[in-house]
Amino acid sequence: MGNEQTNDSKYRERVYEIVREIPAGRVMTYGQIAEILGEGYVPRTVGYVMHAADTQKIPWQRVINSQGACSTGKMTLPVNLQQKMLEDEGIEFNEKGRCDLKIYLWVPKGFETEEEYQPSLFDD
DNA sequence: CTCGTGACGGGGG
DNA sequence: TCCCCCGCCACGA
Repeated sequence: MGNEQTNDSKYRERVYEIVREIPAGRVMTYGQIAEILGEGYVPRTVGYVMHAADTQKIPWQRVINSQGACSTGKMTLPVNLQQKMLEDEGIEFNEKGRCDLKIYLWVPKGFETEEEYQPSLFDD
């Protein structure tokens, strides 16, 4: 049991664990993940962790910012790649590069906020 | 040890 | 609605 080994990566692993549970056609925000993990997790660090994510095994594209847009901008990856991948999953983006979180935001089981649920939000 | 950076978020004008 | 500023914490030099 004391086999603690360098579980520092455990910090990142908790983030990845949640990201892997996001189904296709849905998205989560950095702030939402940080709030679920709590304990020192903040949007900033969640974004930093995603930066180091293994794009080969993690659906990184399903994590966007609270504005419903991709924060990737122009990194090492081709521009619009993240948005393009999400559109391929059925998510629609407007001309501003933003999608409707009220429709696509994924909430893990057990973290629903029914009390904060406001039908009026669907008012066009 | 300190300093700067960064896939962010929220508030104010 | 957009633009700007500040805070937040992990991590490398």
